Formats: sequence, structure tokens, C-alpha cells
Amino acid sequence: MISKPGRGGQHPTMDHVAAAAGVSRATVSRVINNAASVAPAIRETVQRAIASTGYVPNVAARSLVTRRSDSVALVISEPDRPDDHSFLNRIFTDPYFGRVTAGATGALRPHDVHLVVMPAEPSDHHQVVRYLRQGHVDGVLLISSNEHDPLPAQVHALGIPVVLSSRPPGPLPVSYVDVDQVAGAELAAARLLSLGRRRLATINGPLDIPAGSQRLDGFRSYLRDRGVDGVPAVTGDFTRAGGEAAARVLLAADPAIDALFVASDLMAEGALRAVQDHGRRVPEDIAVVGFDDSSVALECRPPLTTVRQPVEEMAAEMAALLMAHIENPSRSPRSVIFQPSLVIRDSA
Amino acid sequence: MISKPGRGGQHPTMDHVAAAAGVSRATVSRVINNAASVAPAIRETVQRAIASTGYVPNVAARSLVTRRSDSVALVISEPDRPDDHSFLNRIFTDPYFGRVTAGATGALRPHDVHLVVMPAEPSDHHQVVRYLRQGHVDGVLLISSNEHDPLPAQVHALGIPVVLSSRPPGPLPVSYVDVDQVAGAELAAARLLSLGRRRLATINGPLDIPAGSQRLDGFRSYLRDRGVDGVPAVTGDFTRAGGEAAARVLLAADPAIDALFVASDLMAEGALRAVQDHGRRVPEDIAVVGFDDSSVALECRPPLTTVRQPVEEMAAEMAALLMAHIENPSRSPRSVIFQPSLVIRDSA
DNA sequence: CTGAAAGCGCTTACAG
DNA sequence: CTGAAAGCGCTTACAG
Repeated sequence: MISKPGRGGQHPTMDHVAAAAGVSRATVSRVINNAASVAPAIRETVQRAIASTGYVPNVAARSLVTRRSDSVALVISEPDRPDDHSFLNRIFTDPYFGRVTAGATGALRPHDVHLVVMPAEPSDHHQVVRYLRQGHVDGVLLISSNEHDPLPAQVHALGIPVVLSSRPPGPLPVSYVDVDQVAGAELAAARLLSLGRRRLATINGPLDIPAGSQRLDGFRSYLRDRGVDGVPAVTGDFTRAGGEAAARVLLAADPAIDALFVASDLMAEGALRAVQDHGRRVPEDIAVVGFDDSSVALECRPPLTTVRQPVEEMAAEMAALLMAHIENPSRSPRSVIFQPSLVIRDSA
Repeated sequence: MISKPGRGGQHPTMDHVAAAAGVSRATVSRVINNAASVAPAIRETVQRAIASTGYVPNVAARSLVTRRSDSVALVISEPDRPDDHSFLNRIFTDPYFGRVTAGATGALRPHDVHLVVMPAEPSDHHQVVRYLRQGHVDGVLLISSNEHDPLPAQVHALGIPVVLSSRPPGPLPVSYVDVDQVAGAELAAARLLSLGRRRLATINGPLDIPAGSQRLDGFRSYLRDRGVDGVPAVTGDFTRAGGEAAARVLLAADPAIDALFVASDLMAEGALRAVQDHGRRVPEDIAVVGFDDSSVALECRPPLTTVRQPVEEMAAEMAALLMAHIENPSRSPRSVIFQPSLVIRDSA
């Protein structure tokens, strides 16, 4: 007894089907893989045999020879935080990552490729790399925003197809998808200016991640070019609580600000609260523009005017690029940059 | 320096390691799988050979003989909705499913088992079943709340180990994890009564799912036993918008209600808005109790008093049960019921 | 404690 | 268009 029979009885193998159809195993394989060269009559016989035996291919055996697993990893590489009670919880309840997962899943489905979602704190990197090396997946979608994250380079060194969610830190010949961060910040600045606001402030994301620094730079330099200088900025951590705290700091320093650009909707939701707790109305006293157009923008009171980032589409594009690289490993890396747009609601 | 296996380059196999270590392939296999019977000196030699060759086992080959994939599916079976612009989006940004995913991922990690997350609308059932039959995974965690969902029975019929997130509809010999829904509703009712409220109302979940009907029944019968009858109820769909709409209906019917039990925090957040839009204060005019203790409970204004359901722990327990069933397929199915608790914050 | 050998269930050149 | 045969890279009874 080499191995115990499969749960629920023996599964039929390709040999059973071949016997039932009176053909060779090779022919059954060709029918299953839609090889062109099977005679219609035989194809039909085989299909009937497949149906009658209830045959389902064994994926391990197939993978062993094709060297394809038909699955792909979505690695979400995020720094851990001192106050992180639960890293996994933060990742899996974050609306941004949720949208990414939804977009990637949807795009992969027509390819019959499945997604293994792997949140990765720095301490998990080793495990992730080992997993990828073992050939569990055909490629990886790597969500990494931190400039100093070593994972993109490590994954690339594995020689496994990979697509990043933003420009790689340093010269890595790897495909990536991004949104034009600067253009997005400019859209926000222009809106606030057009509303006649001149006492602007901003809550930016962490400066060691491009989405943080580029949105800040874009916002400030657009304003500077139009004569608005010295715009105060406080750094938040892309969480609701971080946005709320940052807004308090800003309000304490200058209670008279009349406009606020917040680098994410989640932070904007927190900021809205701080502003309102401070007794100021939105948008009458302070106009607020967020970034992302995630579902929280609609849940805010008032509904948030925000810079829309088509996250699901971007994730779908990442998946499409990855599939192309898997299909053709010598394909040149390329980047796809999405243009953001302004969604005007009630907050500005 | 280990030579990296370039694109198209050969990964070393077990034979390479065996040759490098001067032993047989079988011995290398034993070292890798921690078989007890390897002499320490040989074990060490083999380990050095593994390191120097950069060998990593091929998982497909291993799976083919062990019949284990070391991954598990998390199937989230949900009805689609007429107004569902994006099913995937709804699933992946739902805080409840996020907590489930986090809990399961964390519990599986020590087993070195990975999670394939599969949202499944009714139209996807066929695909899901096929995926499971192909042996991609060793077992399935099935999140299904709808009483008429055929998937639990279908998956069970596959003979693959499965653990459900609630009592199966009908007599299915399958393990499941649940929270004591009735006890939770009673906790809410008792709290509201203890606050002196007598004009109570409730927003319940869909009645064709146990979490919907049991919370409603538990709430009403607890009150009835204490002389409070005819409590109005409106059904919501467990979304924020659904809760808001339901609260409006309730308020229109009886503007004088002084307490509200809402069957999920997400719906409670919506209800809070409707109540406040209606010019009524929480908790002064209307006390509100939610259900779940998800992160949104803390984000509400005021922070929500709610019935805590330890979702992450429950998901971890599901994972533990599943691993046990995989390890020992003849293990008897069992159910594990968690007791809810009341978390008192500001809304009641 | 270790090795030779069989076998897991497929796919795919290679002939015919 | 079809089949016989080799081979993918492992694990594991079986002998020694």
C-alpha cells in the first residue's frame, strides 16, 4: 500500500477514461487539452467517457510536466507598525487592498488562474520567498509602496514573472502599474483654488513611500507656481485615526485654514471628524479633497470630493501584464500609468 | 554565492543534491522531510549540499505522490444582488469577510498551509466545484449563510474535508463553527431594557439566513418574555445603505422609538446617520446596539455599543478543525459554538 | 540507517 | 490523426 485511496473513494485516472473510450491515454490528453488534431468522432467518444467516468484531471501530475500551476500570488508587502495589534486584520480590512484583490481576481478568472493572497510583513519575507521558489505559483503581483522594501528586488532575482504596483525603487527591469500621483495632487489643488480658497493645508502620507511624497510635492509645487507658498503639511499614516490626529495638529497650528487636501480618503474621513469636532463646517469653512475614491468617500459626511484612482482597473492591468509575461517570458517590461480624475461631491 | 537559476535555466533537483552529497535520492528526501532515521553526520552533509546547490523541492512532484497540496480554499458563498455593480468588490471590502480571512490566514500559517480565497456567486458554483475536484486544495473553509445555498451539500458530496461557518441547512454530517446568535440578541435586548427603554425597534438581517432570523427571534422573544410586545422590525441587507434605509422606514412609522437593535455594525452605522438626520440624538433620544464588534463600531459617531462576535477566533477555529479533518479523515464532525459578549461604548 | 526500484498521473516529442 | 514510450521530480514500502 503506497498511498491511501483518495477521500471518498478512488478518482478515475486518464487510463480509466482511455479504456472506457477504447483509445490511448495520449488521445484522452489531447481531447482534454483541446489539441486540434483529434478526429471529431473520437473526440466525442472520449468526451462521453470522461462524463461517464466522472474523470477530473489531477493537477499535480499536470503541473509536474507542464511546469505551470495556474495560480498567481498577490503579495501585499507592508511594513509592520509598533501599534499593530493585528497586521493581518489591517491588511484584510483595508479598502484599498480589498479593491486590488477584487480587480485582480476578476481579471484572472477568464484565464482560469487563481489567486493566493499573501500578506507579508518584513518578518515574513523569508517565508514568502521560499513559497515562491517552490513553484507554487506562475508569477506574482507585488503590492509594495515602501521605497526601501527589498522584496521587489528579491522576487525579481528569483527569475519568476512579477508585476509591481508602483515604480520600483531603483533600476529594476520589471513591469509596473501606477497612477500619475502628481497629476492627481494637481487636480486637488486646482479644485481648491477654483473655489477661491487661499489658506490651504495638506495631510500627506508617509514620505518614504512615493504615494506619500509625490502627492505632497505635486500639491505644493502646483500651488507655488500660482503664488501660494508655505502650505502647512502634516504626515499621516494612511489610516483613519492618523488622518484625524493630523487634522487636529493642523487646526491647532492655524484655526483659520479654509481648505484641506488629504492624501487618502480613509485619512480624509478622520480629518472630517476632527474638523467638525473643531466646530468648523465642511465645505463652508473648510473645503476638503481626498484621494482614492474608495467606498469610504461615499460614506463620509459630507460625501467626499476626491481624486479618483481606478484601483480595480489598475489591478486588472497588473494581472494582464503578468499573464503576458508568464505566456512569454522574454517580453520586455513596461509600465502603465493611469490618469486620475476629480470626482466632485459635497466636501469641496 | 549561489548561482541563480535564470529564466529557462534548470533548477537543481533532488538528484543533484544526492550526487553532491554522495548519497541516494531517498536519503535526501528523508532529510528534507525530517525522517527520524537519518544519521546525524549524513544529515549534515545533505543539508550542506542542499544549501550549496540552492535546491528547493518541486511541489508538484511532491503533491503527486503525497496527495497533499498544502493549501486550503476559503470559499465565500454569497447570493448576488440585483444592485450588485461589483460582487467581488463587495466581498473583498466587507469588514466581516476581511476578519474571517485574517483569522484563517493566521491560524494556517504555522501549518505552512496557504489560503486560496474564492468568492462564489451562484453562477460561479460550477467553477468552484470543478476547482475543488481537481485536487488544488486539501480542504475547504466554506462561508455560507444562506439557508438554501446548495454549495455546502455539493462540497460535502465531493468527499473533501470541509468546515462551515454556520450550522448547515439540513442534516449534513459536517463540522461547523458558529456564534450563539440568540444569546447575542438577548444581550442587546437586556442592555436596552436596563437603560429603561421600552419603545424598542430592530433592524434585522435577511430572514433566509440564520444570522438574520435568529437574531430577530432572540431579540423579540426575550422582550416578549418580559412584557414588551409588538416590537417593530425592518429587514436590512447587512450593508450600510441597507441599514440607513431601514432606519428611515422605522422612524417614519414611529418617530418616538427610544431604542434600536441593529443586527450588524455596518447596518448600525447607516442607521446612526438616519437617526441623526432625523434630528434625534444617540444615545439620549435613541439608544443603539449593533452586532459584530467589527472595526466600524469604533468608527461610528458615537462609538457603538455592540454584541461582540470573535470573528477572527472563530475563523481560526474553523481552520483548526479543518486541519484536524485533513490529518484524520475519519474524525467525527463536530460543532464549536462561541459565546458572544456585550461591548459597551457610547451609543447605548 | 540506507539504497534500488516502483510508482504517483499526467504531457509530448517521435514514429507511423 | 493516433499510440507507445519516455520522462517530469518526488516519496516510500521493501530489502538489506
